[in-house]
Amino acid sequence: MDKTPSSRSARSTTEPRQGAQAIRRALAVLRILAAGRETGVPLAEVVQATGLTRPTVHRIVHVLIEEGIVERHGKSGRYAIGNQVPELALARPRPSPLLVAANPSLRRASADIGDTLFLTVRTGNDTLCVDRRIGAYPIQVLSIEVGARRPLGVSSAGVAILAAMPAQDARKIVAANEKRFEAYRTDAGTVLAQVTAARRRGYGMREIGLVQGTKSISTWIKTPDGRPAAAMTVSAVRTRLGPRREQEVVDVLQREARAIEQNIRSGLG
Amino acid sequence: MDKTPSSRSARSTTEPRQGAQAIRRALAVLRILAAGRETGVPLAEVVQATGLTRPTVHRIVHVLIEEGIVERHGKSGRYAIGNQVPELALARPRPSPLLVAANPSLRRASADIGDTLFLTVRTGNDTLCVDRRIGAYPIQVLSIEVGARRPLGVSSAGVAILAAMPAQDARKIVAANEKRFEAYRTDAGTVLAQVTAARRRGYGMREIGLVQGTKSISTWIKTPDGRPAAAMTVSAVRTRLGPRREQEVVDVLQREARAIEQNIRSGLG
DNA sequence: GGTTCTTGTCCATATTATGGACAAGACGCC
DNA sequence: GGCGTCTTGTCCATAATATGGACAAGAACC
Repeated sequence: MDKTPSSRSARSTTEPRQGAQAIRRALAVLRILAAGRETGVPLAEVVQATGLTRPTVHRIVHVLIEEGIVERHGKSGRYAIGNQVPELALARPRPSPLLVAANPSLRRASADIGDTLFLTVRTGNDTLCVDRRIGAYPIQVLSIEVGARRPLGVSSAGVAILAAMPAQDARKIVAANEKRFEAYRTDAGTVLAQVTAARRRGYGMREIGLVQGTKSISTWIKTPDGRPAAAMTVSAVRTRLGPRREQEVVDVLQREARAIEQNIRSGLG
Repeated sequence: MDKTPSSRSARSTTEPRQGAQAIRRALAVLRILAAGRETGVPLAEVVQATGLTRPTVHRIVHVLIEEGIVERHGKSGRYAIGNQVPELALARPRPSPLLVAANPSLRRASADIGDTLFLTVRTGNDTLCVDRRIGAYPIQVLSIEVGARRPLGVSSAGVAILAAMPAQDARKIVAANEKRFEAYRTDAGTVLAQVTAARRRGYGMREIGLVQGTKSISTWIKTPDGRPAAAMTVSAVRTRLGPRREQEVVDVLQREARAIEQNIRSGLG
């Protein structure tokens, strides 16, 4: 479609290091594959999402296969993250500081609310679900699993995180994700409107969740330097989140979000 | 030292895809950084281990920092695997098949032997410790932790894995790791001699462990296609592993190694 | 204030990655 | 079977990219 190199050269204030186009492209490919989880992603979709040409993606993906970073699923021919990635990840100490800092709050909030609770971090231009707690209420929204990765803006958590950052930065991210929105049946304009609404409201919300009949509410969690690092989300069947209960849920979420921020600051995380 | 490009071009039968030198180099750098765990690795050491030039490594490392794949430790200036790597790893289902297949055997063997037990996999030219069980005996060798990564050949597990593959392949790996051996005070010749001895003996052994006064014994575990995928290792203070006990330990390890192979074949893993 | 480490940067150059065009399968439809 | 329409895979001339020698700038030590 549009393979404008201008979008690449339209760099902002901080000058990015050059002489590594290929490496950056390979990482872009990897991040798209990560969004495909175990199922994987067909080549064409990687091409579409990255805006690279097919020969280039093909070459990158196959080199990564040779290196064990990417795997190809036998029957479907889809590409997915390979087993060397978790192996590399073992180099880092296991429990992430955020997870430690958030753990007590997630437990409390889950007990108070009773619906499914998600902790979602920002990673680059994506959201990544890193924790999920199932509540006591018999109907639970379990569609999103730990490891789920989506472009910032398509989920209530993503909207919340965008709403918590300077409008300028949010716009930049939305623009960067534009090519990927189409797969989620949305577009940059819609996302930006939702972000503005969330900013005004003080929390993120989606009346129509990515799953039919569900509703989600998200609060943002900022690092000490004021930038949003994560979101805490409640998802439930829509009927369970009327106006009154919405406010209750928001109160709990915001209380716990502040508690997590406090934990991070005090180095508990 | 010798920056011979011939060692790069001396390819074997399977023709490697080209047009991605930079990506391969970036991955080589990443694997060296992974061996440095949390502590990280100074730039010079990456240069030495990869055989790349300093400007090249510098450029690669800094691009990876911009991308969040690598981190730089404040005070020391050392480079280490960044937090985006575990994030990418979340795309894969959590417990590795091998770990599942090996779990009961590790428990049994640990109970029978009482000394520290390690499960180590091969990943490329490295060994990677993926599980560790602490035994009942009061003195335990805990030097190696889950996530520890070393060039194939320097540990008893690495020697065992090399011994279990065709001599030709083992030689190729040893040659590829040559630059890195020096940091472990060994060399290709010594390693190859140990591999030959292990092959004859039927298991890997190190009288002088990487830690002073310890001794290690390793058996290999093969995948159904006959290639070694992992090793099971017992480490203990040397005095505890005299000839008689060595044979006992070997018997247990080999029994459980076969059990694990059986589990893998029957799809339990 | 020199000496010897380390890491960081520049830039002309040739090597490398690029992508347009074409090929080869796979699947469904008539 | 033949034909259209998917998908993925490959080639190779070319431009753009990554390369590394040489030089610079700190940091630590004496």
